[in-house]
Amino acid sequence: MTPKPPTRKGGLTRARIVDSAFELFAESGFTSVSIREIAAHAHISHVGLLHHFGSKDELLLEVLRRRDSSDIAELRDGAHGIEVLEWALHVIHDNVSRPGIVSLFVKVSSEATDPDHPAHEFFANRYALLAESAGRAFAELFEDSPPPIAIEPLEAARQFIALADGLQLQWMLSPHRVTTYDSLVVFLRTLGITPRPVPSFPEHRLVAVAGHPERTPIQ
Amino acid sequence: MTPKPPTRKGGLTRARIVDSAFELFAESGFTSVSIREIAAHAHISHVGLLHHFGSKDELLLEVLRRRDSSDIAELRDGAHGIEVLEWALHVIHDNVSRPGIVSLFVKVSSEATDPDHPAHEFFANRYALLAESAGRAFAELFEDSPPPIAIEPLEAARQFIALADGLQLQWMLSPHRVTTYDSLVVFLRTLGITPRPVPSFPEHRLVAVAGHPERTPIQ
DNA sequence: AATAAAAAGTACCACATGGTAGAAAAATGT
DNA sequence: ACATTTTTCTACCATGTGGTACTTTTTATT
Repeated sequence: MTPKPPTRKGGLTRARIVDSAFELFAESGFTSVSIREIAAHAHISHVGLLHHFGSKDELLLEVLRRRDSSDIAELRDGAHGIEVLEWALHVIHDNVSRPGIVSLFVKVSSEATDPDHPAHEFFANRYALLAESAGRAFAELFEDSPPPIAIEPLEAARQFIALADGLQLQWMLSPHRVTTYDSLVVFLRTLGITPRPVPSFPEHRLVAVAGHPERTPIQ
Repeated sequence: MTPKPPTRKGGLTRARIVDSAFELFAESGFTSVSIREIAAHAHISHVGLLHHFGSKDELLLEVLRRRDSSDIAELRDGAHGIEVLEWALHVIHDNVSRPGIVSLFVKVSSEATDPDHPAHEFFANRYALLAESAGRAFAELFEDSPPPIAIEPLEAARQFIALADGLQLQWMLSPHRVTTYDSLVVFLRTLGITPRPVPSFPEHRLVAVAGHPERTPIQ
């Protein structure tokens, strides 16, 4: 099925292609980027690209899997209670210095709304997994200390995720006005949860963001 | 500048075009729909379309203005306090029977993240206006009865909007699992606000949704 | 060095894209 | 009835699209 098992040295080219695809998908979404652009960016011809990935769709899925799995893997390794939320906050906090990832997921997830979109199932599954994990986390936390106003754990989980998505959209539209991370912390406090603050790594600030010279990564 | 002032009878064709464009943009976003498709849907040639709207970009802006203004106009007419939030809930409640509108705004707003996108300013302004209005509403409400956990009105406003966006995205990905309206009511209760429930119009249920036969508008 | 496999390229294909030029048709005002 | 303006069309253009067929170059294995 997969045209290339990652043997030999070609795997290096594969990685270069995936990186390029990620960058361009993040800039302009899936539909409006051509495999030729991606190929050029990876210093290869567009059919050289198609040799490694049979189609544009396959390439997208590969990009999503690669970029998501490193983050989401920790979820499967049985994180509990507040750890899950703190992990999420950490990821979101770091996203400030990776607008590409935010852009990729914002743009492609909305395209993937269409049931025929190649990434539709990917995102449906992703949200299901996230909601489930966060839901269990809230359930645990609410047992120890119930929220000021009653709310179902799964409901809280969906709100938490929706909030993150919506804030990131607003942040991309006007980066200087929105602070996703801070907002999420406030939201959790409203539910009686006080997560440990994510340590601020200075190198996450003042990072020049490729392709977005006017976007300041400092929140 | 605008190639046609809405004089004479051609305004009828214009309307037909805008409707078609709306429908198709809602289905597949802006970038991946061609003016030829829109023109065909409006029973006109694609250059006939271009006679009324000088370019694809102009058409998009017209669609957005037309679809948003009817809803948002009430905002400008000085709505106060909880009225604003109840108006928002009403719109969102009705959106269940209009997946096209939700889809249009979800898809195009994420595309418009790109500063060069023809609708970038439109959405930036829209969110600014919404946040301001909702912010004033929360400010009023919090004066009468402060929220259980302290939160700035503008912060609450941004969260409210972000939540609505994020939930609608989730709803489009798996319609049967998410109930945007209910979630928002829960969120408001968390802030100590209890809006009057939106009356359920039976005709909003069981409406066949064009192009989404598997999507049930019943929440 | 020979060989098999993998990687990359050239040349193409059929089709879609937004937009322009210029003419024909229809509606409108007098 | 006539002249003018508005609407609509056909034909075309340069460019871009994802993908295929086939060939050449590179790489790794013996």
